[in-house]
Amino acid sequence: MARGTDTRKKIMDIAQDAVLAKGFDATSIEEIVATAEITKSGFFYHFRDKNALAHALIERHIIVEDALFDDVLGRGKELSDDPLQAALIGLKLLAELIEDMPGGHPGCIVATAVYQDRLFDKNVHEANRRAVQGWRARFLAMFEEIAAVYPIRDDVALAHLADMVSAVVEGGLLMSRAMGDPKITAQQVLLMRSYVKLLFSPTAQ
Amino acid sequence: MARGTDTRKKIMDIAQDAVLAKGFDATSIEEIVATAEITKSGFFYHFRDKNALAHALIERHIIVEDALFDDVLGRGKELSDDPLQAALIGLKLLAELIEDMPGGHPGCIVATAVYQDRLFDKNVHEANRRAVQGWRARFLAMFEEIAAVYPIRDDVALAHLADMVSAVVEGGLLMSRAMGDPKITAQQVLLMRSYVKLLFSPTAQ
DNA sequence: TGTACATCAGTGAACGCGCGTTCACTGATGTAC
DNA sequence: TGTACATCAGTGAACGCGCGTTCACTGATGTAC
Repeated sequence: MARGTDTRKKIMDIAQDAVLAKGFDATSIEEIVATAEITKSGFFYHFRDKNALAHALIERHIIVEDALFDDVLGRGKELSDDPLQAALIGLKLLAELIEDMPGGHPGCIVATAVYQDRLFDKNVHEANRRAVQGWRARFLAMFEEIAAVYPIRDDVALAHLADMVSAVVEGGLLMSRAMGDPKITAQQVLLMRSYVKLLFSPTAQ
Repeated sequence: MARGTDTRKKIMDIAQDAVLAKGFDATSIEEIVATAEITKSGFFYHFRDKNALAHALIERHIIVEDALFDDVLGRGKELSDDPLQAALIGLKLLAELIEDMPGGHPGCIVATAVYQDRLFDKNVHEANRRAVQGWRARFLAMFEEIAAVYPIRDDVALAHLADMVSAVVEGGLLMSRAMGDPKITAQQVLLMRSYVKLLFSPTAQ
């Protein structure tokens, strides 16, 4: 596109891979620019400092992930008019999507940032909060649509249930990494789906 | 106790607080020894290098957490002979324990290590795997006892269900930190409990 | 009980290197008139 | 259409500091005889 835009994107792509693999502190600007084949000063033309890179990565991550969720839950709604069925299809598709990623889902930029508080300034923390809050709002809306039609079979808050989708995905990614088993995250999403099914199905079977 | 033992413990306590707050890379030996009021060389008398500190922290964390789980699930078994009821009580107690921690649960050392792969050598990674595998074995045994008595109401693998307990706790801790809301982890454990209840209760109600 | 030696639990100073950041400069592209 | 200037997308060299690690040494405690 516009001149220079590709270099910025290149830096972010390389940085994202490295950050997911090793964490933020362990990813040096020197190593990023070496891979990108520019000089260190070139990096600082595109990002004021390392913090600005973190912020940009999180911001982009939120957008990409939102599009992914929109896609998967949207397809669920296309395939069924019933809000419960649509959600169950959406969660199934999400599990398949995660499972089909080559080498497993690479992990979550938000998670790496959450577990490395320092370095980051208020902007980064705020972006993190917005990301998690966005997930909550999205899944809360989904569960409210279901609850408007089906009675709930246990006394649980829909907001907590919405958080559980994110928690299960993030927890699954962490366990995948710890165990070196890329299948765990998808398995966990399917268990979440099973819970939703039992919780709202009139005759759970 | 023995001379020197308290200094080693002091180093580990200070380091653990700092690591949970900021991550491993961001926690410098200089800062640890300043708080512990010893010199840097004093640190290197107790730990060969920074990696040895990481290993020791994880090893200790596993022991402490195992004791905690033993306690909570053991009390569940004391309070009910029925394996399902015992598990439900145990999960409730776990949620309460997490909720009652001042300022919320501080987080999980294993998680910080998982998200910062570099720095750490094979020993640390191996310790991490052992930790996660230990949780899996523990909860798998719990669910197998239940499944021996109660039919399961959905087609899910007990091993995945066992992993879900860990995933929900780790995911909950992550969301707690991201949102600055210490209550989230306990809420998520209670949702896990609700799922177990629905999954095994003959007449879910 | 006293002496000799060994181990424990550190001290203090130095080193070297990687890393983030700065700053003056530069060729290529775009824009005004 | 040509010229003057501005902006874009970087380069190259230097700096300084924090951080992990090493090494020679030391006083206090424990152990053998």
